[in-house]
Amino acid sequence: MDVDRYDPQQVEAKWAAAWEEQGLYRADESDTTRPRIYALDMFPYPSGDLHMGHLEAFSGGDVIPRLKRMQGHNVLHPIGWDSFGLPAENAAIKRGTHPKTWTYQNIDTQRATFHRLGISFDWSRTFNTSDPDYYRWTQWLFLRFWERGLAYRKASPVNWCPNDQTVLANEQVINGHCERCDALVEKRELTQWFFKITAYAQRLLDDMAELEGRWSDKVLTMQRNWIGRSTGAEVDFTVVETGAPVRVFTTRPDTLFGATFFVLAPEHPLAERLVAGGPHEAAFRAFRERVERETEVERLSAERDKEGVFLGAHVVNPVNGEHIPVWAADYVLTEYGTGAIMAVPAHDQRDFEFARKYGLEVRMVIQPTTDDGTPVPLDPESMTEAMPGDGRLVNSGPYDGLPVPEAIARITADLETRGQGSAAINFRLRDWLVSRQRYWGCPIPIIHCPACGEVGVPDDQLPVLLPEDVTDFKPKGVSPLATSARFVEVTCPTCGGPATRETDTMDTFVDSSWYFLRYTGLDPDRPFDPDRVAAWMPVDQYTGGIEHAILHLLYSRFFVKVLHDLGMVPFTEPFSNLLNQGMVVMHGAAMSKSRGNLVEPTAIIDQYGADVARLTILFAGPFEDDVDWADVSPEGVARWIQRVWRAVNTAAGGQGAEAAEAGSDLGLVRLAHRTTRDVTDDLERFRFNTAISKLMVLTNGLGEALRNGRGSAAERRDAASRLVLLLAPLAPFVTEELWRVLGNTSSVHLARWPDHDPELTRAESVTCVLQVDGKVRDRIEVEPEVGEEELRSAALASAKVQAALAGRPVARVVVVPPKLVNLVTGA
RNA sequence: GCGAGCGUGGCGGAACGGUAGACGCGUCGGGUUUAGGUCCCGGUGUCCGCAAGGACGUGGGGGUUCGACUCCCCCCGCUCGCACCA
Repeated sequence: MDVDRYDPQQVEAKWAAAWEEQGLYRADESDTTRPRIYALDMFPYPSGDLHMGHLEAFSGGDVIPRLKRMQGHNVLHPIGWDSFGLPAENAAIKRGTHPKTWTYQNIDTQRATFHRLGISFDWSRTFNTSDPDYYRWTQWLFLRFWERGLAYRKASPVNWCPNDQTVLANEQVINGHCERCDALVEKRELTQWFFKITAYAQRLLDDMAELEGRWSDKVLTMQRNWIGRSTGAEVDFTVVETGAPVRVFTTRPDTLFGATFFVLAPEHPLAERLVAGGPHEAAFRAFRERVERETEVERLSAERDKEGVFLGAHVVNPVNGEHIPVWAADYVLTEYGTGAIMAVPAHDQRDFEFARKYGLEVRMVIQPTTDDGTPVPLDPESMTEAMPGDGRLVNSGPYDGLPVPEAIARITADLETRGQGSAAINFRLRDWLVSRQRYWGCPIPIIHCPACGEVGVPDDQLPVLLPEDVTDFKPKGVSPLATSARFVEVTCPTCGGPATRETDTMDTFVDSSWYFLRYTGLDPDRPFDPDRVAAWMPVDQYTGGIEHAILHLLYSRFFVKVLHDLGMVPFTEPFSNLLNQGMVVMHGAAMSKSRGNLVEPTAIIDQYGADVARLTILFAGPFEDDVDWADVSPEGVARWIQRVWRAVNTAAGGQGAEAAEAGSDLGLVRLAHRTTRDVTDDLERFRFNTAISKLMVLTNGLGEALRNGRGSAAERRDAASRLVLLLAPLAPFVTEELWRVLGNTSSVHLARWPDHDPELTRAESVTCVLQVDGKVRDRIEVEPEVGEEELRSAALASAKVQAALAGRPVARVVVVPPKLVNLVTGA
């Protein structure tokens, strides 16, 4: 091996093969003494080769397991593939192949790139969610949910992607567009399978307390908003004309006396009944049809005018017996609350806009005040916007004068006493729609029997395999599975009569909601071994993109809570700590083939090697920040790795042209120890960019000592060893090779992480800043343990300080040994 | 509109309330080399100055402090998330 020039290609290939052969990174199930760490990266979808986002995520995700292994932990760091999904079908349609072919080819490609990158995976427990050995257990879990009523089928208006010809979960609709293909999503009334995640809304919210500080505030806030808990009251109104009750949900029961009209969602069943056969029927019908034709985006656009029609009916306000008109309007949503509201235009902006447009009464029931609390006269006519804030009640009969919070409590209690309402909590979260009309997914293990109804496929008949005889994967709105008679036509497991199989497949987010449990051991007889799960879970460090903030991360939390209730796992949260890497973009835009700005990790590896590829992306900036590849160059770290190579080789063997050793160099020793302390600290806090910069400083310091003939042979070797060990989690290949250069025979990745001597982390001397009135006027070198008095007199002795003082008396002296003296003059 | 975050050299970015700009890119100068590249050394926030030195400087304005990139208030700009949720 050339000591002047490091050749990554040859070295990396050698070690990648050796590590794999030795199973170097396997978790040890038999060892019960070492503390266990479960480090997990969000598994990839095999859409091609790994992209730059993967390079960043997996490079960062590999640091902690490598560090912890060296610190003596028993580490589980697994990998697999989230391999069901739509792109496989689209590729199959385009190429005329089977989705499976495309998927498994891509998995092979990605696996090879992972090996080249040298990520420390335990390859003995890898799997794909599209393997029958895996999806059998996805089906098994579905049946456990179904038995408990947590998986159910119902007809409801659902999100329909006209391009992909399948339904979508609410979480997969982004601003009214399909998450996958960006097509405008439509609403359709369909019978679909749901998971009852709403039953866990409160617990999903409550348990976030234990994730506080361990997950980013951003993700926690997003989940909190998505679950969207509101407290208030449900209040029963009565239709004057028919006597029928109609319920509303409100967060402001204190404003009940300000309700001047009543609004139903256009789809509310009562609306249809109220207008039937009357003079308003035609207008209402026309209105509703127009609303239904609108896409989600149009309807939800906040800028556009609210529209509605009067239904010719009235309701009785339960608090004051007033009759108020009933309207249907597009700003009231059928899915939220009860699909009906009491409108209080004076104190709700939406109601206000609607009232102004249609000339409806605005009545103030909260006393407005000036900034200093002085009441101002009520003047609803001149209002230009609603007044949603706090205050005391007016125009509210017996409740006048009460502050808002108290009024809410009192009015709610009184409604309850009279049987006209009750305190209520509402969530924005909807049940999770899990069925898909597509081929490449996990079949739902249900049989529809004309005599017995829905029947679960018995456990011993799992897995329900995807039919192999399906050839047309084009989306047609009905699952392609329905085209296989052999798949569909079955006998009922309960009565033996003719029956049909469910042909929808599951959302792929079901597959990924429990995969982390399966990695604890590929149990042939169960989804997972509870003892092993208890030993490894929850995941100590979960690394992945923030784009899953509410999809995968919410669903997985829900799954684990259900499994906890089923007695299958002893914990209620799957991921103790979450780390989200930023995005990798190019000139500010997402990288993509169509934009032509794609940079592929394999291209970087070909040119510079895997170590440099990993270091480059981690050095580019804080791990959680976005990286613009246009701003990044691997040249700097490539040069640095060459410097590391030469310095360690020289320190190890004395080869090379550098000067011979001289006496002891305490400065080098101290630098090595300080770097040990700081890099350990940085890595544990995921500050990879600053860890790398400190390792560069150590490399430069060692190189200088070698060139200038400073330091004993032992000191140089120690500094070189530390450099190699500290760099090992970031650049596994070159460090493995250098570890041998230093005379070791076993892997650096199983070597003990270095300690530092606190005594030796002290600097030899410190620069002390001398300030006059906060401005730096001089700098002096002092010993780290210099005394306060000594500093004070040194400062006053400085000619530059005296010049700056210009004879003015010193009123105060601030001394911060050993770093700073500030002389404050009067005034 | 609501919520969160961020504004530091030509660029990516460093800075427990205590030397602003670590480290790297780029660039300029020098050395090695037949040359190019590599490698090595040095300079590189702005302005004034031959220099010594000085003034200014972390989006803008105010405040707290002996001392503010850092803490507080207001404003401007950008990014992300949610967005008619009653």
